[in-house]
Amino acid sequence: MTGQVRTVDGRVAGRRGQATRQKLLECLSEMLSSSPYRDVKVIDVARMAGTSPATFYQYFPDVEGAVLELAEEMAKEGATLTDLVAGRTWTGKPAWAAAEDLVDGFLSFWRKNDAILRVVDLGAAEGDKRFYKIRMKILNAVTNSLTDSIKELQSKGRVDKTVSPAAIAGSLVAMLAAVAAHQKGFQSWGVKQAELKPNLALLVHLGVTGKKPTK
Amino acid sequence: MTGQVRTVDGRVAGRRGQATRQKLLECLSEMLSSSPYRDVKVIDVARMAGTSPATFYQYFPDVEGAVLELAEEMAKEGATLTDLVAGRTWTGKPAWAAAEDLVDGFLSFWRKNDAILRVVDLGAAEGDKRFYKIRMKILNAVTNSLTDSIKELQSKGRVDKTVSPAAIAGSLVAMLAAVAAHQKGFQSWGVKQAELKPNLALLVHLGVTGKKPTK
DNA sequence: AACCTAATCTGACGCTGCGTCAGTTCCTCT
DNA sequence: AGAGGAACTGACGCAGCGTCAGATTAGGTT
Repeated sequence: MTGQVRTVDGRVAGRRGQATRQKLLECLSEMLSSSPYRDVKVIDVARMAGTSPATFYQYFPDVEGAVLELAEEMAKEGATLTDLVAGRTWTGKPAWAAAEDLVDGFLSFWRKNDAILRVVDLGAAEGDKRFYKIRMKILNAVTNSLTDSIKELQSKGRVDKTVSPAAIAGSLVAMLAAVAAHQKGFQSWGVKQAELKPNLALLVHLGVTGKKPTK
Repeated sequence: MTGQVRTVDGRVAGRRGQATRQKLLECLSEMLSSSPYRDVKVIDVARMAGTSPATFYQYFPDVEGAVLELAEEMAKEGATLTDLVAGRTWTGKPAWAAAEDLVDGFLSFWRKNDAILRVVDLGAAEGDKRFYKIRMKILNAVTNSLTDSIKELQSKGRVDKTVSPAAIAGSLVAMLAAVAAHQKGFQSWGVKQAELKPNLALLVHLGVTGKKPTK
């Protein structure tokens, strides 16, 4: 399915090649964590990986291309976010637990991948379809599942007919992503990590069910 | 208050200087709208402004410095966002109107300034205090006002004691900012601009008051 | 009008990073 | 061991960076 890893000039990469490629990606990731995206240079990544710039270009067209690769990797791993919402019950006490777990999983996923995610966010906001698609891939699992849950509640008459499940779900997920991206910001605002979570869960619960949670 | 505009080497800029400086900022803004932040070069901005790179460096230390200037300008204008929330009533029908107006104002402000805002967002997420401060400046007016409203409802017993007004307000504002930044994204998701607004308003209302709106 | 001075602009330079290519080194298989 | 493909890199021409010394301009003065 994945198709073999190929060099820029189309050759199939072998064991050694894969290794350097991977090392380059790791170094890029580290670089992204420590310096502004605008300042990440091919030459720095290559130096950090103990190789030459020319080698970098053997595996990636440019920094952006490598970032996309990194993002793709992350998106695959991000598929596990589905577990946070799949098959959850959105009524009564289980709903509160579902909201809490969703928030928790989301925030920690974001914290773990914040460097790449903010680049993906930027790319998507700038209208780059490739980044946009990746962002979708990550958020879609959660959004779709939430959308379905809301639709179901709606069909049972527990949620107002006028709301658009997709809009609500999308907005809630966007909220989670935004708060996650600026977690540090909240802290210096006087909001502690610990009190952030339950309040986010509350908002999620309110959004999905339209009601206050029973804890 | 503002202190005169100064060149990089500390001289006070006169009429002509101000004009070119302004023109450079305009061209930068246009550039930011049309190409990825990473690809915006001093030389391009200078060319577009019909001047030389050296002139650019007379007024700004680098691209980032100029972007900060642009952002500062925008933040000043963004102070008008306060009007969207100041002195609003968050009970009954007026609450729904307040939520609607807030969403509406927020989205259009963001749409108007999307290019600079996404760079500010990036800078803030990367931990750059200067960008972070500007982001704060814009969001604070709204957040603080919302926080106060929630506190007030809380003191009247209309909102649960356990919620943290600051956390809720901050999250809601983050949501608005995030949705605004990815407005186009929502459309290709199958959510129309027109149905996005009332649903966002609903979420804001739910978050602030804890109750469904009476329209 | 001719002149002066401070403000403003720019050509030119050395430097760093980009992206490519031809040639070298390394590995693997026979 | 040696053939051949995989992997790496030195070197190059080009583009953008940031600086400086010197040219140009505006606008006031005599």
